[in-house]
Formats: sequence, structure tokens, C-alpha cells
Amino acid sequence: MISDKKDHIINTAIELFAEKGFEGSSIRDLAAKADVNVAMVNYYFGSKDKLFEAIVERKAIFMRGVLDELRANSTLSEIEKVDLIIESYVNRFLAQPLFHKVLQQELLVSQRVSMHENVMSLFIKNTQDVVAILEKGMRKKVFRKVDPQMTFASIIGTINQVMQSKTMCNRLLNKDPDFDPYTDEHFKKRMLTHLRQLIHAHLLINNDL
Amino acid sequence: MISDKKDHIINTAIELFAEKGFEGSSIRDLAAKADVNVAMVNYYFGSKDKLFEAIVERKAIFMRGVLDELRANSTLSEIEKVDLIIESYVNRFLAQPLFHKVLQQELLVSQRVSMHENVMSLFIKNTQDVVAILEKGMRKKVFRKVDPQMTFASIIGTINQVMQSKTMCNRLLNKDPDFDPYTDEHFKKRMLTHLRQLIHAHLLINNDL
DNA sequence: GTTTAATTCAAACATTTGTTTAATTTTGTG
DNA sequence: CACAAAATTAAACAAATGTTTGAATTAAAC
Repeated sequence: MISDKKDHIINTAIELFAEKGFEGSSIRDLAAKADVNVAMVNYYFGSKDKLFEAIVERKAIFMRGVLDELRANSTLSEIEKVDLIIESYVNRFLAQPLFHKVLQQELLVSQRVSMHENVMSLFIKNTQDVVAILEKGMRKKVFRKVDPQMTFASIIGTINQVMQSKTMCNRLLNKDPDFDPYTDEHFKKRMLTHLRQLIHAHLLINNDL
Repeated sequence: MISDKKDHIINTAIELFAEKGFEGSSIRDLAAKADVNVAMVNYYFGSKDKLFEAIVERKAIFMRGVLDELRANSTLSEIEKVDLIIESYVNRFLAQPLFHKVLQQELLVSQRVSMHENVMSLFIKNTQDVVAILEKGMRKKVFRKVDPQMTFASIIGTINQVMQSKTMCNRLLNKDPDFDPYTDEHFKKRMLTHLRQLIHAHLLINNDL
């Protein structure tokens, strides 16, 4: 019962923050949109800042964990691992497009230092794992000599780019202005196909297309 | 004399907005940082929103124009044009890293609609030009069959990714926390080398490394 | 059913916000 | 110097902000 209402506030807040930004959204906006009293936000979360932390805490779990299993797994080849990483990132980001947008805003503005550090340390951990896989592939001579950090930036950056603005994404891909690309399966497939093709060509020495 | 002071306010505002975001910065913050009276911002620009428009108007010029010459130019091969586009984007974005950050915030939040439309139409125009070049290269069979829109997203997205957060960029590339990557020539070279290698491998059928 | 705790609410709180005012100072011009 | 226009200022303005209060309502426990 309690967590139902907390969840409802959190989800409404993600919608609102994704649209107007954290600083651009007032608690009264949020209360109206969520159809609760203004005092409830502070009652449940303590403050606007702590609401933000609660959002991250609740939702960031979705972003964690895939790479842990991958690191241990030795039955997969390096390129198979890279493919799984790409698919995992695309799936995760697309599963929470609004939350993703809120996180991106946070990283861009970097006001709430603790949050910034949290998201960043998670990102860095992932970076190191991916870089390790890329370097192993290079040592095995199945990967070309590439810049592993920049390669990771290209993977994440491509996804972020199309997820930055729905309207821009639609105009980039010649879609209807009110089309929602982030729930569309064709769109996901298109993104995956491109990323795989791009990274395969980049990495693989014997790349048979 | 006048434009000196307007310029000073604009440049200070870019610094402030890049750090705290537009909504997160107050006019009093700005006035204090720029060491001018609070009323001066409204005196010179009319309002906070119009100050934002003035910033874009003043600085967005740096982002325009390169592709116009490229489109007419027929002496260059398609891959040479792509290389020039990459170099041009990297140079332009790195030349105004703080303004770039402000623009990115704007696209992510999309509150000030007119601005959003402005930046977007510019972006779309560039997209179309680049896509046209990629398609011509594909018709000529010097480029592989690729997704041209997504390829453009990968180029821009890679640059944006490393320019999103200075601290994250430094940790991604194993640099000192207070190192400024955006004015460093080695960093620029590293980005250019990676992007060229990535896009060449992606596009070129006969790619001799 | 009574009591206790948790929840909800309208109202008020103190700041901060963008903006305006009206007086003062500075600058430019004849 | 005198005069008008432009620039600068401190103060005030109304509106919006995050937050708190204390009473009212609901839910839970006995």
C-alpha cells in the first residue's frame, strides 16, 4: 500500500523530470501530475533531492549486473561477448527510456555530486570490463588494434544519441513526429543491426559480411 | 563597449549554465559571477529566456556552414568528404565545449520549444547532407551497404559521449580528474584517429589499414 | 469499540525566483 | 559647461519555490 504510492510518485517524477528536467520541475507540478497532496513528497521522501536519490536507487538496478556473469563466462568468444554487451545495453536503455533521460541530464549537469559519483562509478566499472574483453581479443589477434575506451564510447554514444530526443530521433530516422521509437521493435532491431555491423567491421580482422 | 559587456554576460552565462543547467542557475548567480548588477541581464537581454536565445544566436554560428561547401565540392571522393565531416565536427565541438554542453542540455530537456526547433532543424539539415554523401558512396560501390542515419548517429554520438562529462571522460581515458581533455591536442588526435578508423572500417569495402 | 499510529490535507512559512522601478551615475554630443 | 541619452544601481515587486505545521481523516491493533 505504502510502496504503491511511493512507486506512483517515483514513476510520475521520472516522467516529469524527463520532460522538464529536475530543476525545471516543481514539487507542486509533480503533486498535481501524480494527483497527490504537495506535502506527500516530503512526507515520503524527506526532500526533493532525496526523491531524486530514491529514483536512482529504485531504478538503477536495471542497469547493473549483466557484465558480472559475462566476466566469469569463458565459453563465449570475445566477439560473442561484445555482441551480448551491445544487446544488453540496448535492451536496458530502451526498457527505461525516461529514466535513462533523467540519468543523462544528471550526468550533463552534475549538480547532485553524490548521484554523479554513483552513476559514474557504475559506468567506469562497466568500461573496465568491456575494455578487458576488447584487449583480450586484441591479444588473441581476433580483434584489430583499436582504442578500447573510445570503442566503448562509440557503442554507448550511439545509443545515447538516438535516445537523446524523441523528436530528433524521429526526424533522423524519417518517422512520424509522434511515433514512439523506444517501444518499437523495428527500431530496436535497426539499432542492434547497425551497432553489430559497425563494431564487427571495426573489431574483426576476418569479418565475413 | 556595449557588446563587450553583453559578450561578457553571455560567456559567463555559458559557463554557469554548463555547470548548473539553465533552470538551475539564477540571474543573481549569474550577476554575481559576472560581477554586474542583477538588473543588467534584463536591461540588455529582456529576460532570462531571451538571454538563452541570445547565447544560441551568438554561438551557434560556429556550428554552421562547413557542409555547405562540401555539398558543392565535387573534386573530393566520398570518403574524403566523410573524413572532413568528422574532423569538422570534432573541431567545432571541441572549440566550444561549454556551449556544446548547454546545447546538449537543451536538447535533452526540450523546454524552450523555439530553441529546440532551431537546433534540431540545423541538425536535421546536416544529417541530410551526410546521409546524401553516404548514399552516393554506396551507389558508387565504394561504401558498404550501411544504415546512413545510424552511421551519422554513431559519429555524433561518439563525440557527444566523451564530451558529456569532463570527469567521466577523464576516468574513461585514465586521465587526471582535473585534466582538461577538451583543450588537449593529444585527446583531439585520439578522438579523430578512433573515429576515422571506426568509420573507415564500417564504410570502406577496400579498407587497407 | 476504543486507542494508537499512519496518512492526508489545506494553510502557512520563509526563501528564492525573474522582473521592474525610480533614482543616480556615467557617457556622449553640441 | 550643459544637456540628453545610456548605463548602473539598490530597492521593491509579485509570483513561485521547497518545506513545515497542525488539524483532520483513515487504517491498524488490541
